[in-house]
Amino acid sequence: MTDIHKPAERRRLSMVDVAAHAGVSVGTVSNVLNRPELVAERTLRRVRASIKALGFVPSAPARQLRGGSGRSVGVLVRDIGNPFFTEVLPGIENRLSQEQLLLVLCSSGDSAEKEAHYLQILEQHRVPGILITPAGPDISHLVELRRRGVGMVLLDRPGADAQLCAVAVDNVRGGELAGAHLLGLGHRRIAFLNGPHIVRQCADRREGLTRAVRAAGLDPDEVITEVTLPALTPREGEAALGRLPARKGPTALFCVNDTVALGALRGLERRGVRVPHDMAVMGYDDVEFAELLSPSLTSVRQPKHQLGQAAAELLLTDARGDVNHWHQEIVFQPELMVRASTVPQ
Amino acid sequence: MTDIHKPAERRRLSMVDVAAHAGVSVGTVSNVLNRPELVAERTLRRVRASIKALGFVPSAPARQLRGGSGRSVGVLVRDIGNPFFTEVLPGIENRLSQEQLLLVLCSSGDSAEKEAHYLQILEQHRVPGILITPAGPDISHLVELRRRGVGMVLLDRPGADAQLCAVAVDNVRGGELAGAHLLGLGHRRIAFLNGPHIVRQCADRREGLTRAVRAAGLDPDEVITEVTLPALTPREGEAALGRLPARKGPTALFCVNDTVALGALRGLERRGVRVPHDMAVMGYDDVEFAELLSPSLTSVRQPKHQLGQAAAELLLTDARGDVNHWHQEIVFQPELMVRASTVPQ
DNA sequence: TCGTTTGGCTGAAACATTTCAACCAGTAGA
DNA sequence: TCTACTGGTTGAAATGTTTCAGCCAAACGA
Repeated sequence: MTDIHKPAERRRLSMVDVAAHAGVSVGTVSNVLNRPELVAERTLRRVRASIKALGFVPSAPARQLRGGSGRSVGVLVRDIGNPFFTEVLPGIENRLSQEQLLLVLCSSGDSAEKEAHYLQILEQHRVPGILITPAGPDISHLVELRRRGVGMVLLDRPGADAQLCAVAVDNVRGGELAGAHLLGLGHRRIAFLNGPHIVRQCADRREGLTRAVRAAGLDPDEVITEVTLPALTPREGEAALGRLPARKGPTALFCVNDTVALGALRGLERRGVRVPHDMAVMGYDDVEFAELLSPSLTSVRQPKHQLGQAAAELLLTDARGDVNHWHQEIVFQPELMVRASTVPQ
Repeated sequence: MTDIHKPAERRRLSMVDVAAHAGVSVGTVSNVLNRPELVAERTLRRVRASIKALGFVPSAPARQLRGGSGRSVGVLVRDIGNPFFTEVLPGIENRLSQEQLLLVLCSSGDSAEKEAHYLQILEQHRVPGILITPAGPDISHLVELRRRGVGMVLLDRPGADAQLCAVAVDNVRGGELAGAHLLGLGHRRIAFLNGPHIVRQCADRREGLTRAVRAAGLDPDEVITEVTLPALTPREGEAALGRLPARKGPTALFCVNDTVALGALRGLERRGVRVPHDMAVMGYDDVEFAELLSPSLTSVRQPKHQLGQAAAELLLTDARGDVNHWHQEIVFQPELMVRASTVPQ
């Protein structure tokens, strides 16, 4: 039985075929591909012609086998669906593509198991580095992985005692900016729609808000009413309105992110509360649509593109494994974006 | 000169080391990893212990070298920044992770060169398949690539004479739904804020709108005023308002996507036009925040998650290279989401 | 006691590259 | 004429797996 009926299963071309076609050794073909300056002009042309004629495509796996670590880095996020990550992604891609590196995208869905599984596969692939927003608070397995030679950078999370490189945005400062803005507008009763404090970002933003109040010479306990939401969704943002103190109610709402602010805005509109006249509202993150809501939403901008770019940059140096590079933490400064939801236009 | 000062550069472990440690041959180690049922219980335990003790991680490149095509598929989109793609991505990831496949994400930025470059790299990596939204109208290079054995599925684009597999959403039907909805509400002068007709989606949606008008027994030329925008951004959406006919102006606005609708809504608010009382507005895509605008935006939903999932599914069968599988085009039906921007609540 | 079978394991070939020592034919210098 | 280079090329080793034919010892049947 011949295999005529399976023409698709013919062996893929290798450098041997090219070498034979061009009447030259495989070593030379390799040189044409990787160090053309070592090859005579005539030979160069001939070999290149053969490559083109045969439609030869070199095998990345074989290259990598010989040459050590590969040319694709892992990006392991908690949830691809989260707009925050998708807005960080372009920055990463941008920097990586400059270095001819491929981006392998993995989503842990906040499951430590799935995260571990992906890390294992990435290590098997001998990626030079991994950019990760860990699912859980424990990062010892990441430190271990780094010790084994895989570059590792934490994304949007502090570097935990500087055991790892990290990029993050200063959330305390962000909270401070928001607080100062609202206080500056004369608000003296501020509700903070926050997530649970075990989430680092939430705790930090609260801390910043508190500082701003103190800096204004006021008592945080009197000024701030914190409402803790079970989830940071629009629905919860709207529901939280019902839990605000009835008398001596707040005149301003600071939401821990824009998604929550969205729900709050909607809820206020339904109740006929006018924003910002009766209630000022602000969010955090400055996601793409914040500016486009009506009223447009005052928010604290996180430089997401730069965040991604810097993370990729850091990963590159970490993966290169310079001896004098130990660990580094890049902290970005957030920026206040004042819009119609706090300041009447 | 010894290399004591470079402990990090020690050779990576291979199966040889494991074999030596366990006092067994490499073949057996391989069997432990891939066909444990062939190995005696005792040996199995011993080898596994060695693997753990040494911290051995098998090399994916070496495996692939021997075994043919790899375990990561390419996803090549026009622009990672586009919310449409980021909302399709989870569906793809979801399906791929079930098959233990890695997702390599590439963004062509609408450049044919960059697209070609990425395709080349992906082919070098011997990916079993590629999911792509091509940058240009010509897809002959993709057909060629498929002929060489790389699975290929077009995303959000018809399969061009069925030369390739494709998944898409029925845009004509979507336009029809939108038109019927507005006509049903009694609108007889509809402005269509559209993109250029060379973009397939734009032409199709217009076609659908026209059909709806005809179906209602009306003259499309009288009912529809089409305004062509140079770019599908909120800014242009707002600017387009200035180009609407002054007298006998439209009573409804159909925007070719939600981003444009956003700009239109904002512009109308600035002019004091009340939505939907003075002007009904609807968008297309039903992106995440459409529901959360005020007023919430009526839109035509594209099943993005399913789109991604189906695309991945199709890619899997295409990559498997079943002989009896030729080409297939999956077309999803859009769904009308009626909200406050067209129907007073 | 002598084949025969069988479960386990081994050793080597194959996969497609890169890299490097060695080689070869000229050319230049002594 | 001999030696020393030099630019170009070669051939083979090395990389870490998988797979497969073959081998060995133990069990089994007669």
